[in-house]
This record gives sequence, structure tokens and C-alpha cells, in this order.
Amino acid sequence: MSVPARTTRREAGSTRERILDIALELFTEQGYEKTSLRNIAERLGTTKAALYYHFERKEDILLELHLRLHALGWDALSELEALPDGAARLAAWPGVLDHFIDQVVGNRELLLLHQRNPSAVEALGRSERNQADNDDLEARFHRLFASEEIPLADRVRMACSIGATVGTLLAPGDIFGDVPIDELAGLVRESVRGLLGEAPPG
Amino acid sequence: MSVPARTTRREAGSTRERILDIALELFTEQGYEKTSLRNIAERLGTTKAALYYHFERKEDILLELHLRLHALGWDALSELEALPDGAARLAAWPGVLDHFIDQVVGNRELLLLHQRNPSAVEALGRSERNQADNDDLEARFHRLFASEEIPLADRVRMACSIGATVGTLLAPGDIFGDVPIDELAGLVRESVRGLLGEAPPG
DNA sequence: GTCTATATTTCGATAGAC
DNA sequence: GTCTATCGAAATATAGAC
Repeated sequence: MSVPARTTRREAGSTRERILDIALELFTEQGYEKTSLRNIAERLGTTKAALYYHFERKEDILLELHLRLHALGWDALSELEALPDGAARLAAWPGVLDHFIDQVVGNRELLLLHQRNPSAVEALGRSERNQADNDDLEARFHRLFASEEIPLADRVRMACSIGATVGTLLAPGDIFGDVPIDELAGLVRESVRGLLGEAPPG
Repeated sequence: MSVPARTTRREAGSTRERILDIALELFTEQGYEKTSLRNIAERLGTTKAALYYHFERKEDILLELHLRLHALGWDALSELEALPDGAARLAAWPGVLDHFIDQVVGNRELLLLHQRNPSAVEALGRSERNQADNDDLEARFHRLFASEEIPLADRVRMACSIGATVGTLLAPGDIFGDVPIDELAGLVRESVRGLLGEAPPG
């Protein structure tokens, strides 16, 4: 590995970390493909070639950012799978979702990066060393939503609650005016509770 | 204009239309930037240069697809603004959302294109002749969700219902197993009704 | 309307000095 | 760790024959 051993533990203002910060911002704003290394280097106040000391390839910058969200997904799934089976798991959903909402608020930028660059992130999983991890995560996720031990109607409600959360909390800019993110999160929590609380008519 | 006048009215299997079909598919699968004109030409069974007879620039292919969704957004907003003000508009929301769900199902591919290529679509609006239209649409949309004539909690519920709908109905592949899209739409309808029907506790 | 050939630009990546 | 200089590939776009 040519990755410098010194920066393995994250130092706050390290160059490596500054690159990741800038990349996160530019990838999200302009898109991964439209963001050139020259683009990143300019904002960092250095040259394109300097970046190659810290990352072997452009892809590796995106990969490192991806892995940080990947770890969160891993935790979230473990939390779900630790719950009891069937109806009991469904009953525990509101609590899980509360935690999920906190995670969305706390990792808004990382989630936006993924939401706005789905193709680039998927390309990572297809041609990388971490393909195994990725496939595993996807399989576990699929097992949760395709399994018939929970009625389809309830699985759809679970999906709707996720869609409502990310769709609203990741909504661009100040859609609602300048409402603080925490107040918004609280309102989403209440809204989604209504979604989960009722049985289907008939 | 070098655009051929003949294809102004859409002929079913015209080359122009076949290009748009292929582009829609490839842009969505691989992303707009990663899809080269050579890529499109190959699947069409022709050459890169031939595409330039039908479209002046690559951007124009995306633009035409964008305008088709743009028109739908225009209609949707007009429908909303035709409703009475304030609380009455909120009361009419469930009916509006029913229509919206139908539109999402009926235009799934176009919506996926936009969902998966936000940066490319935004770039269209910044440097194009249709910037005025785009800004207008955005302003009207913002007016709806930032206006204080509807309580914030209710606006959040409106946003959540949209997020739940697109998040679930545009979910990749067969998340729930192979459930027909119409059945899924019905379940989303019921789920979201629960979201809108309840008043916040306290 | 479609072709071959080519101009032009930009990007990711490398080499080697300091 | 960062620099200058450059390579090589790939993309958009154009020119002009058919």
C-alpha cells in the first residue's frame, strides 16, 4: 500500500481530511463526474499532482467517503436483525425509525452525496475490492423488505416511512423557509408516526 | 435551427424518438456523464456522427427528456394553485396526492432519470434558453412550501407524503419481491392516507 | 440521413526534480 | 509532500463525401 501510514488515524486538519471535505462538497454540488481533480486541487490551494500522494485514484476519494456511510448502514442493519422476528420486528419499527431520523440529521452531507451520485457509487461496488461487503449489505437489506414474514402492506409502510424521512430531511436548501433542522426532524417524527400507527381499512 | 422540421410531431418509431428512448435508459442506468454518444450510437446501430443530425449537442438530448417532465410539473403546480387558499388547500391535499401517485406510476422512467441525475439536470437550467421557465417553476414550488398560510407541521406532512410516494414507488428493482406496480401504488395510497389523516399529539 | 476522418479539449494518471 | 511537465485515453463536436 502506498497510503501514508501517518494519516491512518484521522488528524483533524490533515491534508487528507481537507481533501475529503472539499471533495464531499464538490461531488455533492456538481456531481462526481463533473468534479475534476484540478477542481479539488484549486480549492485546496495546491496542484492536481499533489492529490495523488494522498489517494492513488480519484475513485478512492469517493470510496473513502462511501465507506463512512457504509459503516452506518452496517450498524443500522445489525440493529434491525437483532430484533425479534415477524410481527415483533414490525412493532419495534417506530423506535428504530426514531434512531434512523437522528442518523439522517447527523449525516446529512454524506447522505446527500450518495443520493445525488447513485451511479458513481454503484460503480464503486462493481469493480472494487469491497464488492463482497457491498453485496452482503445489499442482500441483507433485500431480505428485510422482500421477506414475507411481514405482510406486504406493512413492509410498504416501512419503506414509506424511510422515503418520507430522507425525502423531507434531505430536501434541498430551505424549502420550508429557514427552519432549524432539529425542529424539522421533530415534525417529521410526528408525521411518520401517523403513517405507522393506523391499520389499513377493510 | 438545424432541427429537422419533420420530426416536430412525434412519429412513433422515428430515429429521433429511438434516440430518446435509448438515452433515457442509458442515462438512468449509467448516469448522464458516463453515457457517451458513442454508447448511444452503438445500441442504435449507427455512428456517433449520425446523432448530431438529430441533436445539436448531447445536452439537447437530456433537455428534451427534461422538458417532458417539466410539462408535468407545470400541470401539477397549476392544479395546486387553482385550489382555494389556506386550510382549504390542505384539505384538498389527499385528492391531489391521489392524482400525483398516478403520475408517478405513469412516468416512472422519466422520474428515475431526474432522481438519478440531479446535477446534470440542474446544469441544464443554469446555462440554457429555458432558464426563465425553470426559475419560474422553482419559485412557484418554493412559494407553496415556504408560505406560512399553511402551518409548518402540515407543510411537513405534505412533503413527507411526497417523499414516501417517490421514495417507495421509485425504489430500485424488486425491493418487495415481484409485486405489480399498481398493487404497490394502492398500498402507498393507503399508507400515505394514514400520514395525512391524523392531527399531531398534544 | 448516415458515413469516415479528424479537430479540439479535458481529464486521469505518471515521471522525476526539489 | 508538493511541484512542473507530459503522456495517453476518451469525449464532444465538426467537416465533408456519399
